Amino acid sequence: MRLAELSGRSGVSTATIKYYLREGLLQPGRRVTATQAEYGEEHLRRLRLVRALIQIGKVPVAVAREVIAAAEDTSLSHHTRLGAATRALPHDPGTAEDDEATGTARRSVAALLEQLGWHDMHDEPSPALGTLVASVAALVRLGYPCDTAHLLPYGRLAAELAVADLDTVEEQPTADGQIEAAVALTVLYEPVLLSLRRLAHIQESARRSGER
Amino acid sequence: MRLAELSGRSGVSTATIKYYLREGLLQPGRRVTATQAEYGEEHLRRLRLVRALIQIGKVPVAVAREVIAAAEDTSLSHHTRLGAATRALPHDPGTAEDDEATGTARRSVAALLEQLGWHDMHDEPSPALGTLVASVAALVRLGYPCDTAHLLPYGRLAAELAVADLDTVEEQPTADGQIEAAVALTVLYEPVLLSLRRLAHIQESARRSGER
DNA sequence: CCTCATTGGATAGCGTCGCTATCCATGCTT
DNA sequence: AAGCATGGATAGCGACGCTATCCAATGAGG
Repeated sequence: MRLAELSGRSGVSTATIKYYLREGLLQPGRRVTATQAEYGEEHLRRLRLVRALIQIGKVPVAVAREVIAAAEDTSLSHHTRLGAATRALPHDPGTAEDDEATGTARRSVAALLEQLGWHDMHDEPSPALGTLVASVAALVRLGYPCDTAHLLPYGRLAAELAVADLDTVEEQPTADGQIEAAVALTVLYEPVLLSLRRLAHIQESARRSGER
Repeated sequence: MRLAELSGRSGVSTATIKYYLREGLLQPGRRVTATQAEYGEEHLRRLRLVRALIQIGKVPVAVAREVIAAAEDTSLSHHTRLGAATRALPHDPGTAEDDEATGTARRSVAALLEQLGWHDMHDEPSPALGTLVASVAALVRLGYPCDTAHLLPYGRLAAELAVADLDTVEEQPTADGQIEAAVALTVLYEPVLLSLRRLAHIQESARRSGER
């Protein structure tokens, strides 16, 4: 398969594919002459994954590169590789303010993790923790209730989701497939979850409005 | 309060506040002379909300303007206003492909809504529905299981979240407060939810890895 | 009253990001 | 032999979220 065919079958323009190659999101094709390269099914698959991460998952190109690199690093154990791949994902910490609200947020989150029984967050801490604290701090700053009691249902539901997600990952037969699935499902189910929540808001709001 | 004080108390530079004023995200201050304006506590509050939406919620400036406008349109009923404000929120539909995967996705989503008993989505359809279909289509295209059975737990959890969210909104005493709370909580709990899900993944992955 | 820094308003520019368009020598195809 | 596609390199574009500069009017200090 040459560039043009790869483009046709993926729906991605050749110019963009070249860009992805330049950025290291895609392995170069097998060079068959000095000026031509051959691409295989695995290139097509990776290209589709990259596209989905970037377009649906809104993952920045630079981050996608790191994720892909981590997913391919076969020097790590399966579990480590899985963690490395997902830890590389977005979740920018935002501006690191450190005001009163941030302190409150940090305490609420710590208590939450305690109550959920999530202890082993402390070695190799995930950037997700920073995002969580920053978001809670923003809510606190606006005066909205965001204490452990309010967060707990969210935490419990997240735990339920994680079980379902990892079940899906383990459906994949190969180790490489599981890594890729972990990345893809982590990222691509996010818009699914958020959309469903918004639809549920509309639904529940309509229900309450009709009830009265 | 003058611009400089508004800036100091919010932590937002005067240049950025002027930008927000220009963009209509913030009401102009009460003009006290030809060249000076006075800002009040409500300006400070709105500024903080806008900042949180943009920085934490990653809401584009143009969208934030629409949301604010909808939230302020007192010509609508409470329920309609609430819907209008949240419907204006991001959730870009992405590129509107219409291939085989999109068809499959559409069917899965329709069946899901049916099983959840969410019927009244069809008048005034939310953009969230488009995002949902596009995301499911991307998963299908990659060959991941994303049928109604896999989506259902997500839908049920979203419904639970919606109940908790609307309970929190109804804690607000005033109608205006409820609208603002709906917008703020819809947007600002999104990073909370996603962070918790990622932490839960790590937790559950560690649990399963240790079990063996 | 005079000075002078500050205010708000307008305009233009910057830095990042994700592409996209153009150019070019090579060499496959017919 | 002719012509066009390929892949590699480089430069540019359009959107976005600010940021820097300029300016006349003015309020505050001496």
